[in-house]
Amino acid sequence: MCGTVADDQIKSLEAHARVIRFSNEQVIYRQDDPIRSVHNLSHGIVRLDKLLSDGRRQIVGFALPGDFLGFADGEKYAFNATSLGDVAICRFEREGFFKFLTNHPFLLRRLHDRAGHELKLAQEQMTLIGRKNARGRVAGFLVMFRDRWERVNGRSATLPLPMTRLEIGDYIGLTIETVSREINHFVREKLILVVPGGIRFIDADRLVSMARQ
Amino acid sequence: MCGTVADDQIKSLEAHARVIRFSNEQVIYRQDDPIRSVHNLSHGIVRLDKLLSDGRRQIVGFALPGDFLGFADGEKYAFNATSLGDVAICRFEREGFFKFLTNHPFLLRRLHDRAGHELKLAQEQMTLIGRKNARGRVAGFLVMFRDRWERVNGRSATLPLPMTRLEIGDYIGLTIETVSREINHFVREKLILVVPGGIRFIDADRLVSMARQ
DNA sequence: CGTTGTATTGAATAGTTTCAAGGTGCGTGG
DNA sequence: CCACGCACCTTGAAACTATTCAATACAACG
Repeated sequence: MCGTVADDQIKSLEAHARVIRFSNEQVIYRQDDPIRSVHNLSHGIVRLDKLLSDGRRQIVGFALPGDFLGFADGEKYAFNATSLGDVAICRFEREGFFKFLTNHPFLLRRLHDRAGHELKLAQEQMTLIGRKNARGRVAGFLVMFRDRWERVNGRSATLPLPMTRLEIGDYIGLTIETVSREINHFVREKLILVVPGGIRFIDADRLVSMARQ
Repeated sequence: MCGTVADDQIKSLEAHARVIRFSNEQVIYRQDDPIRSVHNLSHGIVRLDKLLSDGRRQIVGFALPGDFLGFADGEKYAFNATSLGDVAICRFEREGFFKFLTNHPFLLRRLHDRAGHELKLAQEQMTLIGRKNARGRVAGFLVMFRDRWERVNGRSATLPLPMTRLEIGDYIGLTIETVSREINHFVREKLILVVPGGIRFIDADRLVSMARQ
């Protein structure tokens, strides 16, 4: 989208699209907003979260470039989308997008695959949160995020972690303190190294096996 | 699907479809099986679960009539599907189904909405497991399952719970004992009544407010 | 009427959260 | 350029919650 699709016909879709940029911690849309557009993330990371009435928060995902934001079954968004650092998204007017899709089955298949991918991630997250202890959750998070990151940005020595410990905790169902303790446990065990803005994997295999716990 | 869609054109799709019946605890497909068909549940309940290497299990969903089974992003199923009691599913040959879809955009939109619905359920499940205590999880499960059940079968005095306590626990990330304790706590508090094969709601409102915990 | 699978209940244990205090890094303004 | 404030992170100890282990009860079915 917005540059990633080569097909000539797609050019006409791009006419419907607008690139929008966000800086750190800006709201892209809110839970319960009416859905008027389809968003595709072209650059940066977006936090997707739900707020509970008492202030607790569940982060349901971190979107990476290429991801569509806000598949939903109704007329309202089910969660908030907020930029984590600089972000560029490609926004399509909703009905125009779907009208276009009906004439471009290839794209529709692609969107469907994307939905399937989202669903798979959500189910793996359920398994992470539902059946693993704190150590396994943190290890699982790091391994999962590295896989997704490298699929988009290629392999690199250090894995950026643009989210805070609090956000990691709100994603995997732990407190900030527990996340911190487990990360530093891995550091003491020489599985990872904490560097500014991210981590470096020393013994990824052993971390993967921790992630089974 | 298989009777639920009136459209004449759909008749030709039905030609690709086969109704298959299962009795209790039969495998419909397994995790990692190649995806050769698309399934739509027409009768009964299907358990969707992932098994971890050490024997633990995460149930990622209970499918009800009308649900498609096994949206996936790859060529393999991401989880097992097993019948809970008598089940009838409508099975389409995969490529034929997608070829048909390209010529029937209405159906494609419907499938997309369905995927969005699945995703929404998965995200609510994350919030349930990630940010709620045992009481809130069990209450949330009961309320959620009642909502879904009544959307399919209409309101009834007693809500059937065709799954065991163990399955409830494996769905909401608790042990069987904790599930039992919380259910019986609700019984003692006169919020619900346990009846053979299900429960009856006495004070649904208060249960909903427990579900916030 | 006994067997089998499922559910309940109690007591001890383990793991995570909570509360509290201190540390680190970074940008801003004096 | 240093000091200060602020946000984020780390660490320790106490409190709490869910799990584990163990025993018993119940229901369905031959």
